[in-house]
Amino acid sequence: MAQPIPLQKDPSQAERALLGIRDLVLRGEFRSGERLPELALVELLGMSRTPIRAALQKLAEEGLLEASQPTGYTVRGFSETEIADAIEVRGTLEALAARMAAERGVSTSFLAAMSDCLDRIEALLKRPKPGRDFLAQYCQFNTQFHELLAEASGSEIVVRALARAGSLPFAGHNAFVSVQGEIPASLEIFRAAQRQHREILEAIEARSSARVEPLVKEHARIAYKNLQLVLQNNEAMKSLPGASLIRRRP
Amino acid sequence: MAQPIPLQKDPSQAERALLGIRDLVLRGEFRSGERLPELALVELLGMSRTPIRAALQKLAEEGLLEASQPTGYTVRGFSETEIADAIEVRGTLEALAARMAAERGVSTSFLAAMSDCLDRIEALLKRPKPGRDFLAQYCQFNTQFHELLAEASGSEIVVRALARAGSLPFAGHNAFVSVQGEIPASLEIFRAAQRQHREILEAIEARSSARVEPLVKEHARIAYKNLQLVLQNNEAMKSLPGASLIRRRP
DNA sequence: GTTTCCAAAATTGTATACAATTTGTATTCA
DNA sequence: TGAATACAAATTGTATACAATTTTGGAAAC
Repeated sequence: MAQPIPLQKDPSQAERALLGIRDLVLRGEFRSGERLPELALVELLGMSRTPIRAALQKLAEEGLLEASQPTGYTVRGFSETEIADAIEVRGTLEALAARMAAERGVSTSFLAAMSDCLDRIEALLKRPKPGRDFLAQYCQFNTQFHELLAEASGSEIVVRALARAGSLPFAGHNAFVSVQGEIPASLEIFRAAQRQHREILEAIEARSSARVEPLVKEHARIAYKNLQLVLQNNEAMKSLPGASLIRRRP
Repeated sequence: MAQPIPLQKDPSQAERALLGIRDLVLRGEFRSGERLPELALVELLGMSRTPIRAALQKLAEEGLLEASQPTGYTVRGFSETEIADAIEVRGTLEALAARMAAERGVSTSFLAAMSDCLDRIEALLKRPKPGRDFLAQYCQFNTQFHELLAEASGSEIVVRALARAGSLPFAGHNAFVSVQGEIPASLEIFRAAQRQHREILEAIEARSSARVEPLVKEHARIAYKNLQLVLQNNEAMKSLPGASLIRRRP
């Protein structure tokens, strides 16, 4: 009998390197523009250079690092404009995915799965006292909905393009959710996002490609609004992973 | 004094591996779905495993290869639909770039550079007898125009996203240009594309973001038409690099 | 005080040995 | 015959040694 659950084996050194370096950078252990010497990472992570080199290459593809001339990698910094652009790219591709879903049609069972996901978010938002793990659960279901939306396109190519666009720091769906606890208006933002989720799903069910596209683009703009809220809130900035990578306006 | 020309040094083993493996795959030395054992590539390319592994990782990011479970890489195959989707993704991002260029505005000198590039394409198309290097030169200037268009967005993020979308096999601007020599209607296709180039540039100059977006999307569709022409033309298929990766309809 | 040059140190590029894992194959037992 | 198992081969993961390159620091020259 095969194991249906993809139970994860112990992670390889390469995976540990990927997570470890990303964590170091997002924690601000290296400033933006600073080099990441391989030997320093060998010391910090306790493994050989080989998996570290692989991870550096991946993180550069991801956009978190930058290949620096003539050799080596540096931490990349992001201006507010660049983050906005990254959100725009992600939103554009997500709108494409939604349009394709509406045009090509999505199976009833798949639509039901998407609806289930939204039901869970609603249940979460109806709870009178949001618990400590509220944000974590919201992120989980929000991610799931957006992954389903990408899959709904029926195109592996689009799924890949979206995954890459969303892997840039601050460009993903949950980019600024982690610090919403610090921000007063956050609950209302979640509710607005959830209303949009429902409208997007309805438009796909109705095969209304013309309607779903602007809906998704507008939904992506929430991330941009959150960016601005966070930038104005010092408490939020303190607890934002990767805050040190953001170059404030001169 | 700095060297203005980025004269290329002798390529590293890693670069040779990248080009070499891509060439092997595009030449059809490995069938789609087939594994690429590292040691086989060591034999074929005459270098150690280290640069080969780096190249494999890059080619997988690029989309030409696929990480296969539980380990290793295989050659990826592409259905006609997937190629069409890849073109759609590229066109969507190119339209975004053009819209941003129109909205944010582009310097006069930059617009002049784009116009110069189009002048050269026109000169090429006016020649009574297209020479042997006609296609090569067309590709060069066509690539230049599309790179300038991406840059015109003013966004490094968008440039990167576009570069990645265009790196997928058959998704780039020049995807099927190399075999246009085999196709009768090709000269008229080039002329139509050039007319669109001009209209796109005019729309950007006029800051007409609403107009430039559909223009660019329509322009990308030329690649899709070329795909269909090539698929119907056996001679063209024979000389198309990577033809072996295309899964014909069942 | 500034510049130029060279040696030392640091860093990355490459090859290769070894370990761990997966795959293939034969052999044994029911 | 068929399934299970054990062993061998192939393949990838990781560490590390060595080579090539780049950076650094400082002494000497101007």
